[in-house]
Amino acid sequence: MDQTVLSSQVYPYTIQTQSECIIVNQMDGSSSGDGSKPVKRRRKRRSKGSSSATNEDDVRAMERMFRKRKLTDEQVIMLEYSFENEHKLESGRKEKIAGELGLDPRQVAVWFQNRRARWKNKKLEEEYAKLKSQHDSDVLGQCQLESQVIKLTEQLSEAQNEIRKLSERLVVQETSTNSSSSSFSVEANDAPTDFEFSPMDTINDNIPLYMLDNNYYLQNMEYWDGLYVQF
DNA sequence: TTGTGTTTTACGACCTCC
DNA sequence: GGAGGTCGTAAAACACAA
Repeated sequence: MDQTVLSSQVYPYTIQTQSECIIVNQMDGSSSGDGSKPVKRRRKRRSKGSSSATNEDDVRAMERMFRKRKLTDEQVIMLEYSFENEHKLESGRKEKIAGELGLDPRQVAVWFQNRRARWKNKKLEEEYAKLKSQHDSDVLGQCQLESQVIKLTEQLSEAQNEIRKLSERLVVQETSTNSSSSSFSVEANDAPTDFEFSPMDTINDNIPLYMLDNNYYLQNMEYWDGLYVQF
């Protein structure tokens, strides 16, 4: 499409100087189709730093803004096609694309800048989604492991209770059958400390009693947590 | 129709590289 | 120092719900 045609036919256009932006709805300032006065809006642009605008700068800015318009679908399609091939433009390539599309090289450069920014944002969003998915998966795995730990802890507790009951039953049996004939006595929660038995002594003549590291052991049993526990 | 949110075009400021 | 990049933002254009 011809640049002149575009510039003169696409409305509204804007004229922008260093310090302000004037938006004109009709190029010649005449009234719009509904009979209302041409709308002119002035908006102050934010000023950054200590830039001092010259008249030349203003003129160039006005010239650029004079051409401000939305690109046509065909132009956007061609620019997208170029962007697929290369995200950054060589100077010559920029001029070529601008010539082919009837655009200012500056417009092509700006379009590529903005397109790169959009592409970068999209990449970031994709990366975020990927990381979030991974994180959610990790959290789920952690929950499963924690519930497994709880289940195993309960099983361990039940097993310990079972062991305690069995050992208590055994101790009661031993004490009831041997209470009058032996000086050996065993009580739960009371570690034996002063036994006189020598190794290989027995309880009731059939349960061997061993001594190791100043601890007394029944066969396959160990004094543990105040009780004799069978292993 | 209008208010509101999103996208697009363009810019200024600043940074990096040659 | 200039060319060309990113970043943040303005403002028009657009989409859409109420």
